[in-house]
Amino acid sequence: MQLSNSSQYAIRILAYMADNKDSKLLNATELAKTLYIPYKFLTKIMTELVKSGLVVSIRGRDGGYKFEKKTSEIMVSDILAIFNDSIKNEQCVLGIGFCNGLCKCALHDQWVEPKHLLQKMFQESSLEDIAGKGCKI
Amino acid sequence: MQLSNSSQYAIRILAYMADNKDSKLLNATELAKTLYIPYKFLTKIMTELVKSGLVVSIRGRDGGYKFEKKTSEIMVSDILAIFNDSIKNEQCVLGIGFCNGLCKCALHDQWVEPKHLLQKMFQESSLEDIAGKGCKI
DNA sequence: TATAAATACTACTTAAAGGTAGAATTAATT
DNA sequence: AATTAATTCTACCTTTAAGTAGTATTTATA
Repeated sequence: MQLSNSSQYAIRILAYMADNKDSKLLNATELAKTLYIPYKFLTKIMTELVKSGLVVSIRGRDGGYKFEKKTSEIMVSDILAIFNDSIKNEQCVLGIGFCNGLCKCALHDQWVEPKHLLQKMFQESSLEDIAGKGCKI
Repeated sequence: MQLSNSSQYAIRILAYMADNKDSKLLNATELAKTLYIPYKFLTKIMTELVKSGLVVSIRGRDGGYKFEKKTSEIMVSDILAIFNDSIKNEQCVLGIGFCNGLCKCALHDQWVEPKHLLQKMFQESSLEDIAGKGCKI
């Protein structure tokens, strides 16, 4: 019952970037050091974020990363989607596959409310919202 | 954001057993067939359930499994504990390790309510409660 | 134009979860 | 005592997530 490491790292990275979005560019070495994320793993994640259009990268000397979109327009759920970590409506606690209309699992009804709360939390938290909140380590 | 397959299977198995607790014993072959769970994986799970005292096994011909405790006294949270799938208080969404008092992650506050709901759902659902509810496949 | 510092790409390794195979053990029945 | 049908044990295989290594590419600056 946890997000993948990739998702967790990505959210932390982007939240940190949102904290420091005044500084033009942030590079992988700095991000990895200050966030205690393995450098090579971080660059892999950053490339995903670039490909999905949340972030742009400037290559070459003095390069780094910055946001492509406004931080108020990037929701945590957008980040989860990139790493296949979204909570889907059809997904159930005892799903393994999925609960469908014909066959509701034993915890189907109990799951409805927590699921909605989780989805709400991810869909309604923008990077702007969580910037400055908490430490990012 | 999902329970392990072992936990999901275990809950489904035990819920099915609770549905049929009038029949003296249920054996692995039958359980595997009716619940579409790989036989060998199911027996592995059952052995865990026996070791943890939720279920007793009768070995040898005409053997099988039955509950050791009352179904009203077995909570879903007890099952999760066996497979290290419990939702711990200290565990946070962006935890990877854990959020501690000094360092609260960016989603720490948003996580409090869904976490409690999840814990509540697991701690307050007994096998008796969910028996007969939904199909078990 | 050479150098240095950055991202990107390809491929690999490691660790954990998920699942399988086969033999050993147990016990009722014939 | 032999057979059969059940659980249990030990060991292995497979798949996926997590993480690492090395090289190629890009670009500012001296």
